[in-house]
Amino acid sequence: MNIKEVACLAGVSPATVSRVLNGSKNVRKSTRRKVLQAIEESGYRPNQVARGLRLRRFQSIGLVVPDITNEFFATIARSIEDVLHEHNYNLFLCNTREDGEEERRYIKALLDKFVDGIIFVSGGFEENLDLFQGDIPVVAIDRRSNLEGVSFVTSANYEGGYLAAKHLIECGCRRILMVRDQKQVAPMEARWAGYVDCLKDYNIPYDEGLVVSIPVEREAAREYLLRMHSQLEFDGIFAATDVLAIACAHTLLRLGYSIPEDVQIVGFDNITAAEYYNPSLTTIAQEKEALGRKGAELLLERIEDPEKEPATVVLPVQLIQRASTRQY
Amino acid sequence: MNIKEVACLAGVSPATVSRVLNGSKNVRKSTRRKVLQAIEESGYRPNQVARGLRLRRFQSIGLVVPDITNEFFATIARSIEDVLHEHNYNLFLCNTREDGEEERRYIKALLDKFVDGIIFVSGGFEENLDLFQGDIPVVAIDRRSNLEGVSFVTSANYEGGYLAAKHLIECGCRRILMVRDQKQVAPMEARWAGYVDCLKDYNIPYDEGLVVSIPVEREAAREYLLRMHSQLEFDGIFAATDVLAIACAHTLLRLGYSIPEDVQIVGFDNITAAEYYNPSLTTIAQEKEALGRKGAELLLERIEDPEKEPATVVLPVQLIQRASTRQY
DNA sequence: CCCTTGGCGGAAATCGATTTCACTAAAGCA
DNA sequence: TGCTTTAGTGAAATCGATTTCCGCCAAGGG
Repeated sequence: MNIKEVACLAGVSPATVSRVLNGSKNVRKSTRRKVLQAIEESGYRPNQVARGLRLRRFQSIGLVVPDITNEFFATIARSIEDVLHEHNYNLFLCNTREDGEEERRYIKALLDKFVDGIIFVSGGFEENLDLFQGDIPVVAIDRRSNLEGVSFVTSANYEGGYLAAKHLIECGCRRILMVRDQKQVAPMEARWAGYVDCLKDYNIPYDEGLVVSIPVEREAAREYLLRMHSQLEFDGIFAATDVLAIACAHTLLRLGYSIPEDVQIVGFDNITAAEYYNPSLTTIAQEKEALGRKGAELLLERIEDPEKEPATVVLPVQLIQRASTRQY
Repeated sequence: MNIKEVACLAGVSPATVSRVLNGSKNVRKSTRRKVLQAIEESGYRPNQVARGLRLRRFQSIGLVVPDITNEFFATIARSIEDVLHEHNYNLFLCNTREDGEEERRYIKALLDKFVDGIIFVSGGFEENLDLFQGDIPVVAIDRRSNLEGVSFVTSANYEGGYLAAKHLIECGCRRILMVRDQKQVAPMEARWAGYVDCLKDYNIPYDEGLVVSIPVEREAAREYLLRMHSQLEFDGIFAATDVLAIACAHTLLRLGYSIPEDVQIVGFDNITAAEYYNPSLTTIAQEKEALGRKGAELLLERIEDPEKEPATVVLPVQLIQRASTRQY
């Protein structure tokens, strides 16, 4: 069933049907009624591909994430999808597996399909920036990009790092191991910087040997601690993500450490596993839902009004105190 | 840059460019070279929307899941996406939040956008079946549908339920609480049936009071156990998903139970949290990656060859023994 | 040498919706 | 009444790629 058949059924031209469909006011009431009835009767639904071709927008956006099975990214994806769905947009999911080449392929495919905008929650961004000639609005979430014309939503990572270190110090820690992502992406650097500055403020010497840079993978954390725990002297761990924190806790428990008696741990993100882990994990909570939601809103605003300036939004973080640190 | 401009550049007609693009053999080698060079120089990429309109397929499929933040669904989504990406398809993500109405809206939107196929990992399916007039291939993963013409991939849920109960019994349990989803979806019924039959085979009386049907939510499990644990007499729990298992374990530990000394627990799915939980969780592992991968492959096969009969695939499950049950 | 065959490639129709342009009829104004 | 607006509508162009149909030309057969 296409627009021409509906037009026939209603005894008008396709142009008029289109006008009714798109709410043009230059249609007589009686005509509109006829057309609406024809649509109703025929169950006609406009072909979005044809519409997309003509209008050069396809009511859909692309989401690029490194790993959808990571709860942090999945939560962002879900909240983005919520907003889009409310506005009748659809979402292309692109899971790059942190691979820059794949990311490139994905971006091209998205542009070929005329997405109306793209949301990045991903690294490897800089190298692929040439693909955008400012054609479409882009929003980066979590990881900053220094691109002109890209909106940006992130959490207060520096404050989070500071808060984590401060809490551990106030709980009595003096030698705090920081387990961080080896990638020098902005959020990671900021968390680390917050940690460093906090130590400084509390007159605790900064020991470079206590900063561990590894891939954000359970295995990497486990392997590292198994190898190094006896040579390191530490009474607290600030892990830059909850995934790392739980892997650390898991490994230490197996090694016979007690948490929080021997080692106190603070994570970052507040994934659900943090609450359900045993002992439950003290962590810095990001507003994950808000990250996605805000990102989607910024994108849609710029799609509807291309004149709109790109914005930067920084969302607050919050210390969630649980059983992996001592009450104080 | 469109096909006409490329044609100009190469000094041929758009038809010829199209022929080169689509590998038609009726093109002279020299002409082909000219065209390829023009494409190269101009950086031309075909507009997939226009192509989609003409060919009535859009090189993209829709994925309908209840909740992408659930690791089980996320893993399936990722493996589907992997396969699609290899075949140059894109994926529309539809997160229904288990809402049948939303599911309906999503299906319509997908059909309007001319997806080439749909993969369901979702309930609320039956009521929405009228939307498919056999237009496009559909694959259901995990939850069975009795639709004609729908391929189907699932795990051996009955065997899994049996295996879980058997393991608990062999570890000494005699009163096994089964915590299951209140929804009567097929995988859930099968796990329950396996549990029942196993009890029967071991001559353990089936006590209906030991089967708890609740929503698959952490809070529901917690709330139930807090309220009922003192009135129930049980030495083992078979939770129909790891999420429920962990919520149960968490609650029992808080209540002062020891695991596995007082209560042994077996979950289902083998999500990563199962391994990292403390105590680590014995569980029935599903081949999550394979579920998605196989589903995607079945779908693509039927897209490329619509004559192909829909297939049913049942993947094996496996007991993963960890610390929440006693070694035997 | 003429005719057939088939390779090659262009013109034009097509997919389905939107939109411009032009035209009619009715309404407003003098 | 006569002239100008303006509301309402349809015909046709358009978006960009594919494909059918057709014609041209060269090679091969009689």
